[in-house]
Amino acid sequence: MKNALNTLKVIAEESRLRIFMALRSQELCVCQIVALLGLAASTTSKHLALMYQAGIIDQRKEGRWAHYKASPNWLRDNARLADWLLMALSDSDRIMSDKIRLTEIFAMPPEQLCQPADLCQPDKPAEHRQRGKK
Amino acid sequence: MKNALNTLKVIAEESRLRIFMALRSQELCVCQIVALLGLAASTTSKHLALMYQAGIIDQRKEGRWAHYKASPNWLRDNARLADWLLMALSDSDRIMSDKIRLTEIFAMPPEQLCQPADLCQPDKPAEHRQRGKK
DNA sequence: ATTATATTTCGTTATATGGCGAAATATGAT
DNA sequence: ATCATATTTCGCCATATAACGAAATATAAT
Repeated sequence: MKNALNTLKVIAEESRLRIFMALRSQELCVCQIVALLGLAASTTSKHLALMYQAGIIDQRKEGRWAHYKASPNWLRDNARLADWLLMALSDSDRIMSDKIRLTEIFAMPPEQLCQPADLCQPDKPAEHRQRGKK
Repeated sequence: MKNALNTLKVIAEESRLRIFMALRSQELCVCQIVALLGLAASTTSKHLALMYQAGIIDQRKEGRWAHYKASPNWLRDNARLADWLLMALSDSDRIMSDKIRLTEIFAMPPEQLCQPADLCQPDKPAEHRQRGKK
């Protein structure tokens, strides 16, 4: 029970559900997920670590970037849960607007995504993200 | 998303998972569930109310007793999730010992289950009779 | 009516968890 | 080496929640 219960606790959270649905369709790096959720990088990283420890998502490190995607093994071993999630969530407003937002994120050049502050968060101005550049 | 998320939050808790697995097999009254979980009646009642509000379990009131069982409608509409739960939990130690404990609860003399003197028997609807008197 | 009992609601408390910013870590660039 | 940047870890705060007992509610029996 411990394992199944932990799986449920991990996915029973809005931000992590959004992450799961996004990573189901494609691999994303952390800065892209930060841009998608509109949460602090530290918060996002914590969510990803939880999901990774639960085996729900896979990690691929490439230089200083970390890429995550839904774990094929997990999807295979938990097909029924994954199918239920897809059915229950795919028509939700939040998930659909996330899909649209993702296409916008993909349309940005990678240099724009992680470096300038505001491009990561459309809704709120990123005033706490200052970065002393030249 | 709100609905699916709420469903997940409701079942992502150990006591409520145990309740769900027990109520999947048969209808039980609150005092039986209290005996199964070993929690305070007030705590148990709160869990049941949460699950009922989420549509996961049905309630049947009979006199001062309340009987609960897994909702057939919910099981039909969430078959994939229900199947995943069954697969992920049925071989868990906790759930298996709950099954054994349930047979003990069914075998209990009336004086032991519901406070000093009765048994909540879902078998015979109108059978809740006669407490502590000869 | 009064008493008994099953269940729920209320009030409180302790713990868990999500959020952030700052600091730490790791890697690439200069 | 030093600096810049992506990510993670840490420390703290606010809120959510699970637990209990006590009180309230509802029904059955007397």
